[in-house]
Amino acid sequence: MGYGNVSERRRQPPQVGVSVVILALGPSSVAPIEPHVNDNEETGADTENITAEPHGRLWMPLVRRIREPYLGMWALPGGELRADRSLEQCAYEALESTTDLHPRYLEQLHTFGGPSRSRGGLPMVSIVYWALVGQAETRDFAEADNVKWFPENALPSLAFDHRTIIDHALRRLRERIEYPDLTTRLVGPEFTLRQLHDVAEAVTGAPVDLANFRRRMLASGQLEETGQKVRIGRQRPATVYRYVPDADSHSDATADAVTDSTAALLRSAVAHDSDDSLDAVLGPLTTD
Amino acid sequence: MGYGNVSERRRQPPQVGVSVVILALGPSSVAPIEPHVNDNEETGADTENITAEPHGRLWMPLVRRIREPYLGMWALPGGELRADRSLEQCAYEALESTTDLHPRYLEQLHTFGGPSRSRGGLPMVSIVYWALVGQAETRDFAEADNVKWFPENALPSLAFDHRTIIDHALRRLRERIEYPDLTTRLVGPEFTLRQLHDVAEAVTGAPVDLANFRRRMLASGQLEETGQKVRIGRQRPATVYRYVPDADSHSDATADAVTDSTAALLRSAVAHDSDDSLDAVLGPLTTD
DNA sequence: GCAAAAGTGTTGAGAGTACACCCATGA
DNA sequence: TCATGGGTGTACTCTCAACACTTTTGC
Repeated sequence: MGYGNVSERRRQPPQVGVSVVILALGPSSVAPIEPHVNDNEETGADTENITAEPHGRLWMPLVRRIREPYLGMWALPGGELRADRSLEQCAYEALESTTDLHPRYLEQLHTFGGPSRSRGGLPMVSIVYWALVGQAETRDFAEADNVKWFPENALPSLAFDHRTIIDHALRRLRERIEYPDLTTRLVGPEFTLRQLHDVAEAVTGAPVDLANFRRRMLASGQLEETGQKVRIGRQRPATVYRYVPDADSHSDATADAVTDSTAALLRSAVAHDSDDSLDAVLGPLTTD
Repeated sequence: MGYGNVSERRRQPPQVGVSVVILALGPSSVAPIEPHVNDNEETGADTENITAEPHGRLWMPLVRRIREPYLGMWALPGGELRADRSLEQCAYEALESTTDLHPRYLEQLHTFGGPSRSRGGLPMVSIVYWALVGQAETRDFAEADNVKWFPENALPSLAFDHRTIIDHALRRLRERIEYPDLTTRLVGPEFTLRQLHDVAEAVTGAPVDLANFRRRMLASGQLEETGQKVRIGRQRPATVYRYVPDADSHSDATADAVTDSTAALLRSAVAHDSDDSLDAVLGPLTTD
């Protein structure tokens, strides 16, 4: 796609792309309770029925390649690196192009590069982000033209080394799912403890003791009661919580992560974010 | 420096550089015990006197910029991204150009980029690695032409946002210093528990209970007695250990890290590393 | 013996786990 | 009153920090 005459220059600058691993709970998971959550405090303790199908799975959207190499194969959503965007903004836009959802979490995962795929003659570097988005409605998972959602356990064969990258992201997610930080990003802004618990089990794929999970979450001090109750099945209504990050939570993961407040900033495309940790930049420097 | 006519193309590909934060213990730290460690098993339990000055600090080499912008200021060592090199190899070469030491640890830290420094008109992306090298001899810390070592607590003002990057790397190191993995990289291949302990204190800057530290290290199962003893002061000789990584240690940190075995590979410049995790690559992909 | 460093033992607090148990609710 | 999920109590283990203590060495 036209980067000038390649053979003209001995050391052609590598092309840089941004890719995103977008993760969400699949349609067979717990349903979000957003429908009845709104700002009016009309009934301090109202309850409402919703349905739930526990034990969902992680799904992710992939895009079909419309160019060589790997034409027709599935690949991670991505885009070019724009000069007037931060890396995060580029990742955000790649995410937007494949899903209508907004990421609740967006963090740089790793940068991949090297000579082993000089296929086109140009070296390639891909800066990969991973994102968590709220659970999509079932209809969102239906096939679109060139975008399709796949469950984590039934991925098609992927272009490039994207399978390796996805495994990388899944491993990262499972490492960090212990804390309410990430778990809450996969459900709606308000949730019951059982929903969180089901998310944790869906992500790890292993059973998690519910009682202890409850205590761990509550002990984190990052959950706050909304005052509402919700009835999932036909039984006793459950307390609804929301996630309240505490100030000093920046374990490198959250340092770079998109918080709810910065997400809005990111949406404005040409925003010039002043947050050091989000958009630190530097120049190249050679000693010779 | 000549990437063609910039105004010719609307979307100029960004330039990519590789920078390295190189960390080592300073000259005032414990001395390495390498001098008397060799392969001959002539004396199963010989001891030897060496000197030590505890409570060292972390030092790092910086290079003086010889170009605008920031001409004359200090900056992280770095280099351009070569098409025929993996990212790690590029980082390795940047490291070699500033120190004669070989990294015991080399891991990708973060990729920085964004519009806020479009100074030259070209957007810049820097893939930053951080490295731990064995303790250098005191003479290595003397000033060279354009390379100088600085203690972590007395850094000069730095070009670009390199100060932010260094803080990033230091934070990462302090997070992970709990485990023998990283601690052992900062000392020689063989060491006493007290040396490890002093390293831990130097890195964290806080006192660490020696007795508990000993137990934790030994409990890791990654330390192995060499059978030798060494006398640091004039007191009771201490057992010498070496680091033996266990097979299943890959907590993402070590997955990408340079192990002793791969370090040799890296040294051969044109080596085509086949390790997936070391040199995973992918192409750019746009849905439009 | 004394000082200094190597190395060990002991105790208690806190976190995490397994699992039994009670409570609220609709059928 | 029963089934089901919400929510609590409890006892056991494990880890880890604190710190007292013993051992080995040169002087």
